[in-house]
Amino acid sequence: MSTPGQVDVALPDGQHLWVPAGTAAGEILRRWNPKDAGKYLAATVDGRPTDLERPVDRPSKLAPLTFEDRAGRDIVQHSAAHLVAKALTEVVPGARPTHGPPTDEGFYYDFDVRPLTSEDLDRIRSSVRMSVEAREPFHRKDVSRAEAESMFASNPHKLRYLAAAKPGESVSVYYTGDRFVDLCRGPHVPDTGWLEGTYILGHSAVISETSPGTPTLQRVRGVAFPTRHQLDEYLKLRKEAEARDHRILGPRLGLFAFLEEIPGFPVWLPNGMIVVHELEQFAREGLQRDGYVEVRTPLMFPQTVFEESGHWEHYRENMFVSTIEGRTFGWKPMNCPGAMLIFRSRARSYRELPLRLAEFAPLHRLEASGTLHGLTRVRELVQDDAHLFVAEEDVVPEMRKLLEWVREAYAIFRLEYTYELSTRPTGSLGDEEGWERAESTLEMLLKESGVPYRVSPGEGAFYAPKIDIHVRDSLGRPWQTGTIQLDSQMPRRFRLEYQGADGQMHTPIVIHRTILGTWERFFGVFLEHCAGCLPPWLAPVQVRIFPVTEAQAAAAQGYAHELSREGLRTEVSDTSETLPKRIRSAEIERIPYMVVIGEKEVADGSVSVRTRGEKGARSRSRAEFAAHATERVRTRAFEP
RNA sequence: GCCACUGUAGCUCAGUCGGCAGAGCGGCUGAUUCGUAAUCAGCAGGUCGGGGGUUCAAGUCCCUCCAGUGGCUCCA
Repeated sequence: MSTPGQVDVALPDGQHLWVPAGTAAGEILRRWNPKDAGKYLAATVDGRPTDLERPVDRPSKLAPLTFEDRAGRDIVQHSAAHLVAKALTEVVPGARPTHGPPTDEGFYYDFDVRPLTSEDLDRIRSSVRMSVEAREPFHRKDVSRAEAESMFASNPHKLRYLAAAKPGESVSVYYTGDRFVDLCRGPHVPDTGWLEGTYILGHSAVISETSPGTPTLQRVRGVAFPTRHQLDEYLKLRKEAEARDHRILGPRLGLFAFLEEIPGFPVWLPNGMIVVHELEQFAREGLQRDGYVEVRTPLMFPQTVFEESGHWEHYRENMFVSTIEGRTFGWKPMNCPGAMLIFRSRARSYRELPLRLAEFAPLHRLEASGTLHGLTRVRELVQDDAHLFVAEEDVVPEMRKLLEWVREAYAIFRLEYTYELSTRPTGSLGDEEGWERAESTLEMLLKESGVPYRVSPGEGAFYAPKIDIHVRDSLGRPWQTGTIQLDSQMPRRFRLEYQGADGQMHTPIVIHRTILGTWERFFGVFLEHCAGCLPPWLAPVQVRIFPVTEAQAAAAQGYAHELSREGLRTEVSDTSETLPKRIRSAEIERIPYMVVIGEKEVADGSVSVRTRGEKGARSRSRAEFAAHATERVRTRAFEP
């Protein structure tokens, strides 16, 4: 029943409230659900986020936003960014805020300001704390463009944003307390009391997105929660994640090392080589199954080959280059040129297709020094790489097989991944039509796979669009691992051809693909994922046997030989340390199976098996344990 | 490559105002023969990241180079 001056508001549970036009959204929500109203930090009106204080003046659908909603969480982050901007402009007078969006992790705010010091940050932190305690309100004010221009006359960045806004678009500013005002669309939380759990993660310089002439900006990064308690929980999780850092775990477990003399070139230690060999074995089983052959081509090629492939023009700044006897060679950053030369080395028939050439060769990429990062960003790497030379009609079935391979492989490592479709970059090889066809094929396959994906326009390789696989490290930073690229440019540049059933010559399509990506990056991320507890099939030592006293040493050695014959990597720990000490060391070394042999076990032919991470032990027959362990290894089980 | 920060024993860290370089773990040696996350004792181990400067005197202050960390840019 409509009364003049009243509007109909539809709420999420289907209820309708008739309220006087102009009632604040927050007030309506409080009336609707007084019990939970304290959790509401903003609202959506017809799906659009808005402040609680904004009046509802026409019939609408109204819903609350809490910190649990992604949109609500983003509002908290963005409000905290304003709070940091307020604090920073107080601490460093003359600082010019630019923009401060929420991110997947938290928020940042970029400032046009002198480089910040740690003292600045301390003062910003205490200013933030004071604002939170004072519960300063956020207030919106709609202004005319001219008003906004005069308010921000001293800040060229804000003026630029204003100039970029569409002519008809309304402009709003937000006050934080009564002294700080920022150009912003909003919405915001009602007051700074909502930002109790605001934490500054760090600061850094960022290269301005606009013209190269503009000075570097200073970015302050942070994360915000409505309560101190939620922040403490987050910091606890973060600390645990830091303890899983592969750069700490790897050297500690004897897997790999980083040496000051050879930055960017990781060293695989004996334990790490066992892992690399297991990963290669795993990859080779797939090659065998899907009809690949393995090849090996040189680590360097003359400049002319890279000119032919296009690397010299498009990738040279990332290549190591050597001059030998006056001839210039490039250290290969990818395996594709070698694969192209093999295909071209003799006449090819359609009967040979798809020709699938795999190559696990070391590659060199001259990554900028500031980007090196443990195993996940290195200058020498090995990919589980292959190039598939296929006829046009075989592209889709081959691609389907690859996506299925990815699904199976990542399931074994229990890694969650997303796909990214990267399309034609500027300055790429070839014609637009070929790219578009390849891109739409890839997108069709991605939709079919059901795995979440996003599109990154212009991020493709210089020769092909690609599907990249992304996984996250323990701190949530995304890394690209595998990649599948659909390339019709490079075969053309190398003038590849095969004779078809029709007697005509045809140019094949090349699929460049890696499944796990590189051993280095993949293993770095995986080590963090499993927190150093490698699955039994990857563990450098799978079984360690502990005689309780010297009297059982011979029995322990005998059983160790037995297990070794079964293919289990087994060793005996018979040092003069106490059993608890030896067990502790094995736990720290993350050895999956610990087998204790004492007087009792020698007497009855049993073993006492302790599984990594589990308290206590269970008695098994020797044959029983051997069968269990070999089965777990054979099936590549994730846990012992 | 850019900005900020960090660098003391193999590892984690202490080292005050510029005044003799330390601890725990790990390593080695010896004793101990032990039942599922640390037995005891002794010993060795340092160009305080490298180089330069200031000073009677530098781990400590200044400059510079190297490496690392967090971001940016770039990319598996």
